[in-house]
Amino acid sequence: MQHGSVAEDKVFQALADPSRRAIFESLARGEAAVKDLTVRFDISQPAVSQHLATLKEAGLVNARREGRCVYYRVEPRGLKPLIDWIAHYRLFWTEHAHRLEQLLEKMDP
Amino acid sequence: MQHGSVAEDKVFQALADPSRRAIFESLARGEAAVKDLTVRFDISQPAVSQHLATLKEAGLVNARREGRCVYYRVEPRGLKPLIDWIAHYRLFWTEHAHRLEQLLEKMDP
DNA sequence: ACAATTCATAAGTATTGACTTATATTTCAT
DNA sequence: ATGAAATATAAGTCAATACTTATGAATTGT
Repeated sequence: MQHGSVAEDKVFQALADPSRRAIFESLARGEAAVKDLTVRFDISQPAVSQHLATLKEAGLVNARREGRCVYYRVEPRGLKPLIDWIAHYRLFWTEHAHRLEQLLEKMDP
Repeated sequence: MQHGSVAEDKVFQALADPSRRAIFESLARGEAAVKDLTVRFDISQPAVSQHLATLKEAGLVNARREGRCVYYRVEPRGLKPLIDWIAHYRLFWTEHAHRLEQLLEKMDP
């Protein structure tokens, strides 16, 4: 049986959690330190750190230390496994009246 | 705090499990009955049915009864929440040397 | 009617996972 | 040097989940 890659597994699992997706989306609007994210979300600082560790392990974010703060930012290449996985089912999008143009409209503003 | 939709949650969570992704991928290669999938994977029939129920609840597959068999097939529109979510981060793909062409190459063979 | 096939559901279990509080580590300010 | 600030890690808890076996329900063939 053909299984997906480990990277694929990690990305899917990391993005499965709504809190983690929210953190990722927050970082997508700009770099942020852990303390900033802790303020934005109603979870404890350790919870934020753990989510960030999971996202980092999945290759979705990077960390940059600056003094006492650690700034996290989105790693664009991290979404590649997800893009690749979806691209694998492109046939369904062209064969079922879900035109590629619909996607392009979103991907190329 | 801006949260994603319920559909988005369900799709991400449904695809987070490797076994469930494998079942989805199997169905992507063609319609199949539960018994077929039970043969293909090393899990019990109830486990397969439960995974299919989760995929169906997430809108990723459809079921069609024919006699004693229930044939499942991929519902192409089911991937829309995932596509939309990724499209939301298109900026990262254009701003960081991950050209749109790379995606198109995969999406439009 | 009866038995076999196919699938779903119920119930139980064991693991994973998302949080918490507590604490250690690093860095900066005074 | 001492203390405050920022983060990571450890340890524990509770809920979600991915399986199992057992059983019920629907369909078909004889």
